[in-house]
Amino acid sequence: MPRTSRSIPREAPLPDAGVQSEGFRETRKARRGALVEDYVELIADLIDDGNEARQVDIAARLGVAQPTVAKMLARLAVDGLVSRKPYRGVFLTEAGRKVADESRARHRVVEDFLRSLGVSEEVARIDAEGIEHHVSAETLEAFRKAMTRGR
Amino acid sequence: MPRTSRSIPREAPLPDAGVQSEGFRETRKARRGALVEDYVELIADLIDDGNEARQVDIAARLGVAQPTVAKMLARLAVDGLVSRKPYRGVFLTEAGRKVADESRARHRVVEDFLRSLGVSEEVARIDAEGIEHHVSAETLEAFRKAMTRGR
DNA sequence: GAAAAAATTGAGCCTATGCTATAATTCTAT
DNA sequence: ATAGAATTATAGCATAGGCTCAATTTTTTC
Repeated sequence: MPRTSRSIPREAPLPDAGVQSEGFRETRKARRGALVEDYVELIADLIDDGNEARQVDIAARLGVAQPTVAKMLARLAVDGLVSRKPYRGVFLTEAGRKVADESRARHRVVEDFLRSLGVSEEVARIDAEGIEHHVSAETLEAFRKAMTRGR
Repeated sequence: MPRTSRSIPREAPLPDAGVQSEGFRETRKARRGALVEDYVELIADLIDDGNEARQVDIAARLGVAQPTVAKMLARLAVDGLVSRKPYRGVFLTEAGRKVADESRARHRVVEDFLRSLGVSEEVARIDAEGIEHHVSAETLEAFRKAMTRGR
């Protein structure tokens, strides 16, 4: 198929293959870490809200089945991010708390930034959930500055 | 021991569980679609750049092994997004071209927007790669407007 | 036109993330 | 104190997306 006239043209040449593949590798890595961050962040939210972080609650909020949560918690425990007292709730370790805090800080900045651009509350919440895991320190700082300037 | 404050319906810093789980469901859906978009977008880039989109090229640029690409292309063909002429490269179907165009349009806006905030070229490229798949139409429009205003 | 190089295909394996169904355990209420 | 409800644990299955290794096919080169 020849170049279609209807297609959106690229405005820059393709990046060097080595550079591009490194970028994709980083993106895939971020995607793998995203779910872990979702769990840890949610557990922190539940605990800080004064509740136990039970498997059923986590499952209900993530929209997955409880055995799925059980399996992931086992992995998070192996990774040293949570500790579990059987039939009690889940708790964050020091490392887990650190991950949660960082993740939450990023999340808050991203969501606030979207809101500051006029994005509706509901959409900002959903988009921020996906975006936060792909925002580097540099971009996060740019978001912060943009909000300050806009004030 | 009674169930902690779970039964006490105080103010809710946490979103409603049903609302939150729906958000997570959407986010997971976006994550699943992200890889497909990466492939289709890259294939469009290669073709429009005047090259063949061969498995080896795609593999080199995505940073994965060639059989991994072969498997994914088989899936994309089943999904009706690409057609393959063995040893001749991969081509986009009408549907594939549509997905590629939309994906590229989003990608370009996101990357340009990050650049407009002062994010470095390299970081903007990597972050945009991850972010683009989680940007709704509403947020995309907000990005566009913000760039216009800033000009 | 045959040998070498390159590309594709296929088999088989692994891990991650989801599911259902069922068993075991703990909690709650009578 | 115990039956029933709630919660967690366990087993088994499925799909997606990675990998390596080896076989096949096409292209290139001499």
